[in-house]
Amino acid sequence: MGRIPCCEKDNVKRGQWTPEEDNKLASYIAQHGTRNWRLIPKNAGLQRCGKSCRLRWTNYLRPDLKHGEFSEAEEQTIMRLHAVLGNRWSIIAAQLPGRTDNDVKNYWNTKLKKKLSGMGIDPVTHKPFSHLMAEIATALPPPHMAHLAEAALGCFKDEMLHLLTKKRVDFQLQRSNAPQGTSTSTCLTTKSDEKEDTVEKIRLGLSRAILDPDMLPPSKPWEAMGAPATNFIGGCSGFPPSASEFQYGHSGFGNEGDGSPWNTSMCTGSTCTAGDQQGRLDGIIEEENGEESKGGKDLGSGSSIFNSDCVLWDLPADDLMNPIM
DNA sequence: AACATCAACAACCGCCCTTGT
DNA sequence: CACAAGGGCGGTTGTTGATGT
Repeated sequence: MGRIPCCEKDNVKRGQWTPEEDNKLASYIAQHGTRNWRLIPKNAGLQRCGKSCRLRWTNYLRPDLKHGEFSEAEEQTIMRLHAVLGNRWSIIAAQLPGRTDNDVKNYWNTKLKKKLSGMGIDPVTHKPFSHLMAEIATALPPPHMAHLAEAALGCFKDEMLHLLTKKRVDFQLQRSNAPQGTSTSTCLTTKSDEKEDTVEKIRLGLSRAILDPDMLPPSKPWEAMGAPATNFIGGCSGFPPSASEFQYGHSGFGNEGDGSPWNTSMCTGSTCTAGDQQGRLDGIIEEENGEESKGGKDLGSGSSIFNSDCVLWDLPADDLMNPIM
């Protein structure tokens, strides 16, 4: 037995709300409250689904909502909490007075994700791309590694493509450096060709990273790191750092004692306080960081792929690190 | 000027959890 | 305890205005 729909789909209006509808809904709710969403459209004289009314109210009409730009502080909070919580938008939004989960989600998808990618950070794991690649490169023996790398590449290909195409980098594929058997298509004529070629170059860079032992960390510092959410939230000296705070210096990522945001000291869950408004967040964050703290080895020393001496994908590391926006 | 592409955001969909009976 | 209904949530899609070619 299936659930009955929340409303008759045939008789309800969909799409953008008109000011008249907004007025009807707002004034009805002002008088009667939000007790039964199924009855509200009927009683308010709206040809809308109750659920649609609820969303309109909670995401737009509620008087306590903010509608303007997100502030720097709000942005920081979102990034910091997302590193710990992932896509739990409602919990993140609860820490931002006047913002809805939909607001936060949209802001994340349209701005923050790209911003992080532009900084060379995977927005899903909040790890630098270099770490992900280094992990891939050393995780398995070569035959398997190549396949895994291919698969993993797909996960952040879009972000990298965005980054690379925005930069309009003139990729000069260096045949001499290309591993044998790697495609070396060169002429970029159409946009789709260009995109394909960019993918190819990312693939090539990845292969290079795998094949060149000098590019790889001496050991597997991430071994024993459990959950994928190995992030650098823990340090709490204010993660994530603002663009200006990011110090992707010439020593490369996370050399011990440097200012990199993902060195050991910042990955310890024990001292983590995600801001002042903790409440229920404390438990969640502790939960999320617990495993990390146990295996909190230094990621930092693990990545030489992106340091300035290394030119991956024919791009200087500094270029990749500079935020686009 | 016309068209294509991108970015932002509102709205919808379907799943799942909670609550009331 | 079982079930129906309400509501919350995250993912996805559609629309629209801005920008680029």
